[in-house]
Amino acid sequence: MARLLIVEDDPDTNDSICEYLKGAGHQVHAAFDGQQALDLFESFPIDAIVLDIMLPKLNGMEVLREIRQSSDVPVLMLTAIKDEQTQIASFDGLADDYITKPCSIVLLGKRITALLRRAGKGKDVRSWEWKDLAVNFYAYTAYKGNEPIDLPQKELRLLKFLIDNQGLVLTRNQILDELWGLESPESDRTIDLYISRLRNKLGIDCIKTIKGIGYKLEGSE
Amino acid sequence: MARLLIVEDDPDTNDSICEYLKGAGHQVHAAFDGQQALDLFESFPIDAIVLDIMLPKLNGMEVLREIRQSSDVPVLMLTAIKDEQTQIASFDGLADDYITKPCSIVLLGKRITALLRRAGKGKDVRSWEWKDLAVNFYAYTAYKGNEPIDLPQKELRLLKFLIDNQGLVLTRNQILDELWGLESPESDRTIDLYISRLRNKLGIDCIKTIKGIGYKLEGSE
DNA sequence: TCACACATGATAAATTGATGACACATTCAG
DNA sequence: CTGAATGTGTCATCAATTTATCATGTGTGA
Repeated sequence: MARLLIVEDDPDTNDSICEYLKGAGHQVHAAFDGQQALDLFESFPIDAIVLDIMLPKLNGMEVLREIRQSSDVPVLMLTAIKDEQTQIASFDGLADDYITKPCSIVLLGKRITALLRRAGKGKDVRSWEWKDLAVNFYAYTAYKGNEPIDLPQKELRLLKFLIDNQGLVLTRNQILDELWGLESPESDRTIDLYISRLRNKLGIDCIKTIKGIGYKLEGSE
Repeated sequence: MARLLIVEDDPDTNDSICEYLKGAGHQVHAAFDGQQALDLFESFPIDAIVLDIMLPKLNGMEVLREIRQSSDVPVLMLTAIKDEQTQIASFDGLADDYITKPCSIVLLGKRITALLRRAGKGKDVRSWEWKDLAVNFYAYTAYKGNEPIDLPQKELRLLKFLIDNQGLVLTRNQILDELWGLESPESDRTIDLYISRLRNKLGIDCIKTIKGIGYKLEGSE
């Protein structure tokens, strides 16, 4: 699931794109001119933009330029203009992809997915699996094989933090900040304790100690 | 600058792509069949791949699948196949982009740049590389080629320091200052020891002794 | 050519300090 | 009150680091 902004002046085209992407599980905002696109972008959190070039009020290139003043959000240009200079100008304006109409709506979806994946929007993992372990952050449940594991809040949050940063080393301080914020416990032992509890409950040794630094979750990359 | 792998069986096409990308400041490896692509990918650190589909030995889809077993490197499919199913299959196989030939070489460059920019986000800034050695301070890992090397903190920092100053001689005092600061150990032997451990673990003899002065990492001179 | 001094390499042993394990204290909800 | 979740303190263990010791190599002057 991602929050998408579709900018396209033709109502029919806009509508069918939106419907398809909603069906694919995304949350979709529709804009029909450049100014509206900027307004919507200001008002809602947006993960990626599909942007036509020929638009009323502000054209797509201007919208792109405006957005890039303040944001690195992924932008996919979708336009009837096949001219190479326009494509080059789009990429120079830091667009992420460029598709010419007419275009298969399925492929558009695939390209959006690829872009989101690369942009790291898939980073906020809602579920995670590794070997016979599975964690679901919607239901806040964890499974080892088919056995549910009982993980109290802190342990689950620690696990999620590790998963969100899998492969990267987290220092004790980072973990303290994330789980406790200001009201950190005194003792360094506390973190070791939670790590140790997680290791016991998970069974597999997927949490690695970096002595003198912190811990990291083995990447499943 | 990025390290690119171009996989394309037609020598002329391959060559002209490589030349153009070299001209754009990249470091380029060329592969002419699928197996060679995998071999090169194993042997060198690669930042992005341009991958044809119709290839001798292993076709592009198989190469993609193989690479995605172990790596999230950006992959741009470049092929004469216009068929939608193939495009969909590519994106489902976690390709990042798909271009059909013939294609403007300038646009190819632009798309590679866009992809690298997007993939570089959140990438490890604190990463040092020299030949087939790489040190990553986010993950606290070191790699020789694609093999991870287990390096404790001090050894990792020493390696980083050497890579940072490749080709320059570092005196024992400089190394002491960098790694220990004020709380330097008494014994001069300590440094020799770490150097010796690094040499063992790295395998290749890339650390040169300058008698009476210190050590240096062989430059590319 | 042959000692000799000196710098470095290699190895083992000692030391230090971080971590893992566990028992227990505290808090909080029902 | 009871039980679960969370936090603290202690101590044994183990790995990283350091020291100590001896072997090896290299250049110098007799």
